[in-house]
Amino acid sequence: MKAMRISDLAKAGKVGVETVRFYQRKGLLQVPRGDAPGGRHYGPDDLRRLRYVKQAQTAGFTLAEIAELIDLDRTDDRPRARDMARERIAALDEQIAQLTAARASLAKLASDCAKGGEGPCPILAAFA
Amino acid sequence: MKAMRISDLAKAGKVGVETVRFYQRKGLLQVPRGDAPGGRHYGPDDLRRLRYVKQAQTAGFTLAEIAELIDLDRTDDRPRARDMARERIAALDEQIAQLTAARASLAKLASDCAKGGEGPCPILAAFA
DNA sequence: ATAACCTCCGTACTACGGTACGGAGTCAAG
DNA sequence: CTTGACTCCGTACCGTAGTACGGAGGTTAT
Repeated sequence: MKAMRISDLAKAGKVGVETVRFYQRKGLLQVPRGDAPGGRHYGPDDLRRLRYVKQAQTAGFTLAEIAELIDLDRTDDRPRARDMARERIAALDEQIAQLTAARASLAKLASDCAKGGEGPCPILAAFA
Repeated sequence: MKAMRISDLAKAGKVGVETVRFYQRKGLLQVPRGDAPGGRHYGPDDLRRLRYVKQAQTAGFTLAEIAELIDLDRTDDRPRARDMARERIAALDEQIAQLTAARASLAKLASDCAKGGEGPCPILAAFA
C-alpha cells in the first residue's frame, strides 16, 4: 500500500481524475485530511467507496441517493435503506417492463419492415 | 376539426406548450406555415407526429434520432430505418440485461437485510 | 537544474430534455 | 373598451453527470 494518489484511485476505479474530484465535491468520496506533499493519499477504503458508488449507479440510484445511502451507513439506518431499496426495485421493475414492451413493439415493426411487402415501412409509417 | 391551437395540441399529446415549441425548434414538429391570427392551427397530423415522438422516446431513441427517423420518412429510406431499429433493439437488450442484473443483486441485498440477522445491513455494508 | 508530470483548486463548459420568463400582439366576453 | 386568456418569440435557466481548462505549486527523471 504505497499511498495511492488521486490518479491511482481514479485508475483503479476506472473513472477519470476529474470524476473523483467531482464525487468529492458531491460528498460521495472523502477528501483525505492530511495533505501530504506531493498530493494527498488514498487508501483501500476510498477505492471500496468509489466502487460502491459505481455499483449503486448501475442499480439506478442517483448520486444524491447514493450520498444518502452513504449517510445511512453512518447512522446504520437499516429501515430507511430497505425502503430505498424497495423503491428502487419497484422503479427497476417498471423500467424493465417498459423497455421490454418497447423492445417487443420495435422488433415487430422491424420484422414487418424486413418482410417488406408493399406499402410504407411501418417503422416510419407511424405518422404517415 | 375545429383548428387546434398549440395548447390543444399540447394537451392532446400530454406535454406542455413549451415542449411543443421545443420540439418545433428541434425540427420534430412542423410550425404551421399559415399564421392565422389568433394563433396558428394544428391538425391531426401534428398530433400523430407528437405521439410518434413520445412513442419513439419510450423505445429509447434520442430526439436527434427521432428527427432522423422523421427525415427517413421523407426519403422512404427503409434500410437505414431497419438499421436504426436493429441497433436500438440491441441497446435495449443490453440495457434490459443490465437492469435485470441490478434488480437481482439489489433484491438479494434487500432480502438479506430484511432477514436481518446480525452484522451490518448489506445494502449499506458494501463499503464497510 | 530543468523539463515533464503530477497535485490542488476554482470556474466554465458539455449534452440532454426540457421548463420558465418577459414582452408584444390578438381575440372574445363582459 | 378594458380585462383576461391566449399566441408568438427569443433567451435564459434547470437538473443530472460529468469533462475540460488554466494557473500555481510540488515531485521525479535525466
